[in-house]
Amino acid sequence: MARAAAVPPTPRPRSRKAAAPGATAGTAKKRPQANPENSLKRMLELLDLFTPAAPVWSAEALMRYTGASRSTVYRHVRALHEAGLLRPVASGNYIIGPRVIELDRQVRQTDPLYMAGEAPMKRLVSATGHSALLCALFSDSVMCVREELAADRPPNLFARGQRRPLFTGAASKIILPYLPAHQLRSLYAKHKKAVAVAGLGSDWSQFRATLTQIRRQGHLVTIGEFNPGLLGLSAPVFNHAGHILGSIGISGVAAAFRKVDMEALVGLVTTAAAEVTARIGAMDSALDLAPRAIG
Amino acid sequence: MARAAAVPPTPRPRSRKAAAPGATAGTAKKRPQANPENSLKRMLELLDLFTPAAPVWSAEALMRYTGASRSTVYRHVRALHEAGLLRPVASGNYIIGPRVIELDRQVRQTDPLYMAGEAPMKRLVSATGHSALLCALFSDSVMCVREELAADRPPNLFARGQRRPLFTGAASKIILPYLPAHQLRSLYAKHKKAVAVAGLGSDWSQFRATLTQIRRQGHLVTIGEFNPGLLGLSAPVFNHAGHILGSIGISGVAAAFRKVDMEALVGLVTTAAAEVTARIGAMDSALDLAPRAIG
DNA sequence: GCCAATAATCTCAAATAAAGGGATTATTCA
DNA sequence: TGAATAATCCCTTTATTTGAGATTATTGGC
Repeated sequence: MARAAAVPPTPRPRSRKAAAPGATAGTAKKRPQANPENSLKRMLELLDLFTPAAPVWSAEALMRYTGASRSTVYRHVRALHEAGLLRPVASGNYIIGPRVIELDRQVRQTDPLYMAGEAPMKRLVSATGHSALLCALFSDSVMCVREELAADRPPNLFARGQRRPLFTGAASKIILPYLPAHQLRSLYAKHKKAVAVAGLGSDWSQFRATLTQIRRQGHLVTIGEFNPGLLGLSAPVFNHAGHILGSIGISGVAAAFRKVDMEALVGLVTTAAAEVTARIGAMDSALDLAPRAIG
Repeated sequence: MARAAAVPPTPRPRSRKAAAPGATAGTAKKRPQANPENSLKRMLELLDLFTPAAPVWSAEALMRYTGASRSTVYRHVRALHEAGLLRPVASGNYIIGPRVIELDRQVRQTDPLYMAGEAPMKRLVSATGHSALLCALFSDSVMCVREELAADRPPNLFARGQRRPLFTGAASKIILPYLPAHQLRSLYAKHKKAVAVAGLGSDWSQFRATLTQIRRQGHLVTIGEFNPGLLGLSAPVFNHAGHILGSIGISGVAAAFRKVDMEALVGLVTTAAAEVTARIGAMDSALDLAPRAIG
């Protein structure tokens, strides 16, 4: 497991100290420029530095990387530590803390989408013999929020807690045609290239045409878009108001899917999707996931 | 699922507005007293309001409950939302967000204690036929961080993400005798009553004597201290430096444990504990869980 | 597709609390 | 016990949070 210091998960533009371009440094040393962002955000951004690739950070490393002072880093780290979100390990290092485990349990006990998925997913697994995945739209990406594994699952399935781009794989692609137009337009502007690479169209009208076709089908099958040889079959899940929330589907080794069975599998998956949608719609309206949240 | 507003999970003393005692109110209305706590802490404390009993909070309810202004609450909520820690649901309500699921996955992939537990726990389950639990000390309580369930598990086992007081149940009690003296003393001062109720002694010297005896045994069996009819058998887990980290054990319906088997089970559990300790000791020293963190 | 109701953001002055730098105090390990 | 390292404290300067109300989005009902 890699120690953090040297290899930050993603380059960080802002740096209070280091920002000054060499020549003019020296005099304008302290507080080079007022930072309009708030300290809450800065503190929470520390959490984002703890990634699977760099799960261990020392206070020193955080100082170097963020450019904040010793006092500031220790203050932020202490706040996160007191909240249980960070956990000190040996010699001044920190990792993600146990409060996360507790919060995750709460998600499993109370999240409407997660709960609505339980019964339909279990039925899906026993009816199809394949593993079921429940995915949710999450800020320009798709996150797997629940998995019900079949006996013969392959080892590299899309797993709970993983995120994927919105343009690759059945679980993602089936969501696109149901996004509100304005969101789709801004997504396309941001990810034009990814859309083309994903084979969804090389210009806006092609993209729209592809999505219309997907929408007409109501489900989607992809093979090997993430893991070679894995097949995914997904259908969309909506909230009470008919807004897209995510998708439900099955996945497994492509060779294990017989062509003649596909039609039946499509029926089972779309039925499961309808069930999840219905179960969410039947919940306390305060829990109905808000479309406002998306994007 | 209960909407939050009315029933806060735990009464909150501080309230900027409401604090002023009726009579003298009116004039000293705004900012009755400077609040020495920092805003980072205040923001993170919002997270603690989201409990299984009250998983849904509206901005209005947060305002009423914390006494903070509309602007402040919305600012804090927005920061938490942008970090993915909160998720908006219908009509101005919020629940715990999906980032937690992602962070939990990271814990499962990188946490030293969690990872060290895998193999020994699986061996324990197959050797004993009972479910295995791995627990960690977490600020005056014990949290279950990993569970490996046996086929015949009862439904109400101590589960991943749950916390319990430090004085009840085998998984907790076995930790006590290994705590550093100063911490034990402060714990006793704080929880004198709980210690007595738990049958650990009605004064300090009795308490110490009980702990010494537990330590001499090196393991602990309890029956029905949390869930009637459930038996727990636990042994302590240490870090490289020999400081206590938590415990590992098995649990199940008491009737399923035959008295003649207990000696063998004790051996298997203490062996598993030694294995976890060894595996943690063998890790990159930066990951060795720091005793400084505890308490 | 319009309008009322509600949610969320913005504006701005006042004042609190964050930031730095350096010294100081814990803790750890030899 | 003592050197080395980690974490906190102190204190002044400012930047930033805060609160109250107005304003602007967004939603849901006709």
